[in-house]
Amino acid sequence: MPQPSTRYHHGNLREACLTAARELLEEGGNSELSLRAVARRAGVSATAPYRHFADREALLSGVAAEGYLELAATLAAAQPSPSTPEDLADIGIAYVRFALDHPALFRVMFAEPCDPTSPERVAATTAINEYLHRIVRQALPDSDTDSMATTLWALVHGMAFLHLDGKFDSSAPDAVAGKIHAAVRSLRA
Amino acid sequence: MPQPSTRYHHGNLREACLTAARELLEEGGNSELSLRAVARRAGVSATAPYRHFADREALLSGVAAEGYLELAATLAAAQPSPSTPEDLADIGIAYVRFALDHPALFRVMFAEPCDPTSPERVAATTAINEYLHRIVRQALPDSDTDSMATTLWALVHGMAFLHLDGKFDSSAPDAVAGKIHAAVRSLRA
DNA sequence: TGTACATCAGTGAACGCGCGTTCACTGATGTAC
DNA sequence: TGTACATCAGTGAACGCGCGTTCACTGATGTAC
Repeated sequence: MPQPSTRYHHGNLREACLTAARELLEEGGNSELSLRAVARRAGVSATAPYRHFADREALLSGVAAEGYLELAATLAAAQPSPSTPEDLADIGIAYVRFALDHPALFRVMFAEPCDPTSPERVAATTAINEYLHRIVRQALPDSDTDSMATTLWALVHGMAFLHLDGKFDSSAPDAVAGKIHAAVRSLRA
Repeated sequence: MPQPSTRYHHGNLREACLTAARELLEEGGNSELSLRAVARRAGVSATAPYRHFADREALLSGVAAEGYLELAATLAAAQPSPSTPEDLADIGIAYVRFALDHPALFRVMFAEPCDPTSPERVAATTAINEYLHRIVRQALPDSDTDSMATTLWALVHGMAFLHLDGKFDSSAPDAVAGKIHAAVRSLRA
């Protein structure tokens, strides 16, 4: 394997760009995420990313797509097969914790005024919805699945952003978890 | 009253800037909101706003402050004295409708990574919280007020953003209202 | 196995852009005497 | 009532900045014969 630093061809620039983008988001938030910064961090000329992404928006969509996969994995890990309202609460807590752990990424995934017709985005939204329906059907079989899935998502999503934007205090993780437990507990069919 | 257009002194530039900012937000979204654009629209040199706002951030805080007042008025108008869960739902619907009617303003108010220690912002958050506690105490006297206020806010806030960001379909206002009604109805003490 | 050549993935200079902010300034206003 | 002067609210030129994107290019790779 030749030294990556000396190679003219990067070899895996697409992945490297996505990784660089993620790092920039973790470090400096959304305002740090520019095509040029990504190229810089990947050790490549400012225009090289254009070989792999049509434009800035395409890069962002790529980052978001990765984020959706990670979120799905995180939720599944929290509670693979939820069968009670408490299990549902655990998944909700994992959702909010994911947002607090990756605030800038979460904003890219949800709060960007991005093209809502992008196939990647539509697919992600559909996947989340199907997942929600499935876990609600399992954990709250007597409820109106449609309505409860919507309600649950809105509830945890609101919790996530209100903490993220400083309207709720997020300095104590246990308190955050407590709030979500209480909230999910107050949902009834 | 002299012609405003010919006067050297604008007379009410602070207000004019805030109005211009609001118009820019309605027309082009957050990306159109710059100090220079505001000055341009107010018919004034690029640096004139600095007489009234320390910097861009201060202008944004001013816009947000106006937004909080308007939101409060909108909610109060929807249901001045809520006494049932249904009344609470009406207020929730008004909250989401406000977000959909003024998407860019709503983002400035809630989704900007703005200074959370700004006195204006802290005061606004406190005011919203007190209002929520009050209406929950009136409409759901048997519930844990703290917990229910938090839950209710998160619920409608999540609804607002999921619609705003295209995760829920917001093209049919009645459907939006229906969702919120169902969601609030599923909240129990 | 060697070579010609198409294709691919990079480079680097350059473009125009709008932005936030500073600075020294000037025109208008209002107040003290 | 008139005037001197401090204060206030504007102007306009200039700064440096990083950005997204284009363009013609070149070095590396891989494939057909």
